[in-house]
Amino acid sequence: MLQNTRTEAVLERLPIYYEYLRKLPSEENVSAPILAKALNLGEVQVRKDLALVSHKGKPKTGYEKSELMADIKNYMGYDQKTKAVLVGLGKLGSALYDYEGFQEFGIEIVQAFDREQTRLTKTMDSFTSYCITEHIEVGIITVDEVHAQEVCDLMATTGIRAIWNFAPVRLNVPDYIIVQNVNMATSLSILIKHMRDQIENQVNL
Amino acid sequence: MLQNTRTEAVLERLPIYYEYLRKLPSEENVSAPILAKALNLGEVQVRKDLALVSHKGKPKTGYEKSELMADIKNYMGYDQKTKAVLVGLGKLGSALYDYEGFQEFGIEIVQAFDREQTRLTKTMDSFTSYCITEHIEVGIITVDEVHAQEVCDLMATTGIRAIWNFAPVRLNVPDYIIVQNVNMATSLSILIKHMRDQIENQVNL
DNA sequence: GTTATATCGATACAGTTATATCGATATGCA
DNA sequence: TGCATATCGATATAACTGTATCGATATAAC
Repeated sequence: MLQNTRTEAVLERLPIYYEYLRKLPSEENVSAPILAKALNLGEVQVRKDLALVSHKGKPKTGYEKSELMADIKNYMGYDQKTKAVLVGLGKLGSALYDYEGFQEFGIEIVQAFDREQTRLTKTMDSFTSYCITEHIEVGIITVDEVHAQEVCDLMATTGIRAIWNFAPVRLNVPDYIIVQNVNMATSLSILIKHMRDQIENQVNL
Repeated sequence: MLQNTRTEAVLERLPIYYEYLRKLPSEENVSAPILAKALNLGEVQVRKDLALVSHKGKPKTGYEKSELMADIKNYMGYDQKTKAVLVGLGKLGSALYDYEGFQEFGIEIVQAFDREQTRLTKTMDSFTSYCITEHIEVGIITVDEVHAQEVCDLMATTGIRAIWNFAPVRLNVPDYIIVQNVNMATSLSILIKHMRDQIENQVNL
């Protein structure tokens, strides 16, 4: 019974469990303690996370691997296909456009756009009509910071509901669109800050 | 007085304040409420975050922009130069290697390595000695998941203390090395999950 | 079949993070 | 010069997240 209340942090971990299970060679059952140990997480935390998506765990044996995977897949929506478009086919854009890892999660970047037309891209003229007729739900912005808001505004005129933004700008969007900002430089800088703190703590023992 | 206790989440926001301030055209003073409004954060939260790095805020006027930037810069260590090496010059690796945004945070990817030698890369033979003599502190892994652990092990034999890992594997590292995993596919899948939840909630009004 | 035990599911507690509130104070304005 | 007020800095509260504990139970071992 009892619907576990969902917390944001769980969403970050469910994909980790899923990826781990997917790559697990054996078909044996898995349990919360096993996952916890393998992924360096708390045993109770893993159990609670799994309880959110499945109630098929059995004492002593845990979960059946394929069943658990199916439950995570279902909860996270990996079985629902999602179409994304990408704007800005520079180095980073190309890397994402070619990346094959999205497929496993039901995601496909179906088309790239840029100012110049190439073998791979369409130009922005056709952007709006393409997104509408193809029912695109996700937009990926990999243009420079000067053009990001402009592209974002254009996306807002289509059916796009989520934007994955790699330009280092805070975008203004209507309420019904959600934005996830990714900033490579600041991410790395945070890692480095942690590193320096750790080094400092070691010195002050 | 009173040293504010630091929380993990602050480290994620300080770079956001910094970037915002850096791009702000005017040299006028900034206050916590102004930053909060501009970045869509809580006013108290911003104030507490800023209190961690600076005590130069004045009632009614807030902080002097350049002074606040300097304090964040100092706290986060952007003025300390950090050298990083990158292994795996595929699409993603190249994109990162060419990216100019790191500079602002004192970070430089000084050398790329790959199996094949090119104009841009060295081969792995010279990896260890290079890292040691150049005092490299940060390693970036952009090889495929099959080779990631191998590269990681090699990094552990040098002075590298932090690893930024883009391969979809959990790396085994000694305690003194910290790892930050970045997984493009799962990140996007989480955004999409949020999107679907939001859509669902709108339907169930 | 009986017993021992690993794991589940649930509840209670602790730690972390975000928000609300309030007095103190530096500035702008009458 | 004195008053009104925006913002700071601090404390208190609430929300979220993670960890510890315990009884219940399905399986394995005897």
